[in-house]
Amino acid sequence: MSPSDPAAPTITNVAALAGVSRATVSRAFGNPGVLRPDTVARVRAIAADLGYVPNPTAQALSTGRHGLLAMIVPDIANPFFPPMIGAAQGRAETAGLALLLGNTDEDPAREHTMVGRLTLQADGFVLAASRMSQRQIRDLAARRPVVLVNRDVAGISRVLVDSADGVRAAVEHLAELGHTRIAYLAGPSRSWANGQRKKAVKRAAERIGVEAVMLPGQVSSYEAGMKAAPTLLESQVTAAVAFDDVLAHGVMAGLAQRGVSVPGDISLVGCDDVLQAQVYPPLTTVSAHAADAGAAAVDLLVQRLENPDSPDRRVLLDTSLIIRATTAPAP
Amino acid sequence: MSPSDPAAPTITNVAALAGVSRATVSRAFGNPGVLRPDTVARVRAIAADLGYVPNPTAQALSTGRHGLLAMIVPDIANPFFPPMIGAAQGRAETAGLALLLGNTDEDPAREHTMVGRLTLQADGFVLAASRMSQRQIRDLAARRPVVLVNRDVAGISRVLVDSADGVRAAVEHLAELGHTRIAYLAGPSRSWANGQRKKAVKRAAERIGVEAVMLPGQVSSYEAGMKAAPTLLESQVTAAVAFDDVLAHGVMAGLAQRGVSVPGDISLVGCDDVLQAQVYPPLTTVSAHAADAGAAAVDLLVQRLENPDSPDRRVLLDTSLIIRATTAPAP
DNA sequence: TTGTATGCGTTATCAT
DNA sequence: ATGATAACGCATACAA
Repeated sequence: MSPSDPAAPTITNVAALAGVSRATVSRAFGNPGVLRPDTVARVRAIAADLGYVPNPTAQALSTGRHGLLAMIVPDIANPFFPPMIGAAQGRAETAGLALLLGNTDEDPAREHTMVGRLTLQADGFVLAASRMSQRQIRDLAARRPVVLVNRDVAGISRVLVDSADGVRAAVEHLAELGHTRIAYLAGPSRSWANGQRKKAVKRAAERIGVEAVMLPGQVSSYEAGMKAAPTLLESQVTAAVAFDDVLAHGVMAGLAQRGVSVPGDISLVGCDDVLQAQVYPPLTTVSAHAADAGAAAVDLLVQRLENPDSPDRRVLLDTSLIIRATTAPAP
Repeated sequence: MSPSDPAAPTITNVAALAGVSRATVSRAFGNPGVLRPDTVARVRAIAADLGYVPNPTAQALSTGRHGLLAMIVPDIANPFFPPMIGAAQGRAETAGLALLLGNTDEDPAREHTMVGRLTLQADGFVLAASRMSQRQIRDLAARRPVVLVNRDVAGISRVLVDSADGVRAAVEHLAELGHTRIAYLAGPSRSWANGQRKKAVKRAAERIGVEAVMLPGQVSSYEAGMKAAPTLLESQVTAAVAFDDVLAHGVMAGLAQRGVSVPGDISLVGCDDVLQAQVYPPLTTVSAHAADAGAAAVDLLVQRLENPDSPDRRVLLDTSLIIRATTAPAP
C-alpha cells in the first residue's frame, strides 16, 4: 500500500511534536489568520526542521484543487510552441501551479483521449491550437476551466494571435512591390490560424485588386514546404504568403534546389516570426507573440480558477509585418 | 470542500448500481483476475455508461503512485529540447503516465525549488542537463527514481549523448582540410555536454598535432554567438567547433556581418544537428539524438518504476560527424 | 483560538 | 469470488 515516499513527514508528525491537533497544523499553513501568531510560528518552525511539506495529493482529494494545469499542443517540434510553453510554465509556477504538457501530433482523437486522461488531475486546461471539435471542447469546458489559444469558440476564454493585420500588411506590401498574383500556401486545415490567414489574404487581395490563388496544404514542416515548391511554381505567381515560417523556409529550400531565386524570382512572406533573422536570406514575416499568448492564457486560467464565475474573455494579440529580405519588386 | 468536479461518478455509484461492494468495483479495474469474468463484465459495463473513471488522485493517496513523471529542462527555447520532450511525453503516454514539464532557465536554485515542489506529486524524474549539484541530485534520487540526461553522476541512471566520437571526427576532418589552429567555442559552464566536447576537442587536437584554443562562453544562444564572432576573429584560427548549432549559427551571422566568409575564411562545425540542413550554408555538425535520449530516459524510468530495485544504468548514445557546407580547406 | 470528527475516492487486508 | 473495513494525508463543519 501507501506512500512510495520513504518517511515523508505528515501533518500528524508535526502535530505530535508541536503538541497541537492536526487541524491546527493544517490551519497553520492553509488558514493562519484564525490562529494565534505564536502558534503559527511554533508549528511552522517544527514543520520546517522536520522537513514537512503539505501533501498536494491529499489536499487535492480533500479540496478538489490539484495545483496542476494542463497544456496541450499539437506539435511541440514546431518552433511556435516552445516559447509559448515556456512562458506558460513560468506563469503557472508564479501562481504556485505546475504544468502538465501534452503533445498530440495534430491528432484530434489523441487530444481527446489525453484530455480525458487528465481531467481528473488538472485544475484547468490550456488548449493550444486545439484540433478537437467544438462539442468536445465545450464538454471539457463544462467540467474544467478551459482557455483556448488560437481557436475561437464562443463562450470559452481564448487568446488569439490575430494575424489579420499583419497578413493584410503583407499583401499590401507585395502589391506595392508590383506583384499582381499572390499565392497563399495553406497549413493544417484544422488550424484556426490557417483559416484566418487564408481569409485575410483573400480579402486583402480583393480589396487591393490583385489576384489571390489558394494553394492546398496539410502540415507545417520544412519537408512539406520543400514539396510545395513545384506547386508554387506551377501556380505562376510572383509572390506567396506561407502559413508559417517553417513552411516558408522549406519552400525557400525547394525553390533554391530548382534554381529559383528568392526574392529575385519569387517573393516570400512567412508567419509567426519564429526564425528571427536566423535564416538566409532573412525572412519577411508576420510577427506573432507566442510567449505572450502562453502567458496570457495561463493568467486567464488562473484568474478563472480563483474566481470561478468570472466571465469568459476573448483577448486578441495583434501582429505586424516585419520586412526583411525575402520580398522584392516583381520581376 | 471537495470535488471541483460536478458530479463525477465514483466507485460508490458504480457499486450501488451494480449491486456489488466498492471493493469489487475496484477489483474489476485493478485486479480483474480474481473476479468472475461475468462480474467484471457487468461492473465494467455499468461503469462505462455511467462514465466512471477511477480517480487518479484517490488512487495516488492510497497507492503512492500518481501516474505522473516530471521532466526538467534548462531551456525549452533551445531547439535541442523540444524533440526530447516530445519523445519523452510520447513514451510516458504509452506507459499510461502523464508528463509534468519544468523549465529552469539554467538556474540551479530554480531547478532545486521546482524539484522540491514536485517530489510529492511525481513518481519519477527525468532531469535533462541538470544544473543542480551532485548532492542535490543524490538527495532527490533517494526519494524518487531519477534518470539523468547529459549529466553523469555515478550510481544514478543516465543517458548520455556521447559527442566524443563526433567531435573527434570533426577535429580530424578539419585537420585533413589543412587547419592547424582550431577553436572551441564554449557553452554553459555547468553543462556536462560542454565539458565533454571541450575535452574531446583538446584531446583530438593533441593527438593529431594541431593547436586547440579554448574560447570562453556562458550561454548558448544566437545572440551569444553573434557576440562571440569578434573573439573568434582575434583568436586567429581558421576553424572552430562550437558548443552547439544555435551558437554556431549566431557566429555565422556575426562573421557575415563583418564580411568574413564561412567556410571560405573560417570553417565552422556545430553540435546537436538541430538545424538540419535548414540554414544557409547548411551547417556541418555533430549529430545528436535528442528524441532518442528522451525516449530512452523515460523507458529507464518506467522500468525502474515497475521494478524498484533494478540497477542503475548508464546508456550512451553515440554521435557522428555530418559534413555539410560550413567546412572547407584552410585558406 | 483550538480540538473533534467526518469525508474525499481508492486500495488492500482480513474475513467469509 | 466477494464483502467489510481500515488506512492514505489533509481540510473543514461543528463543538468547546
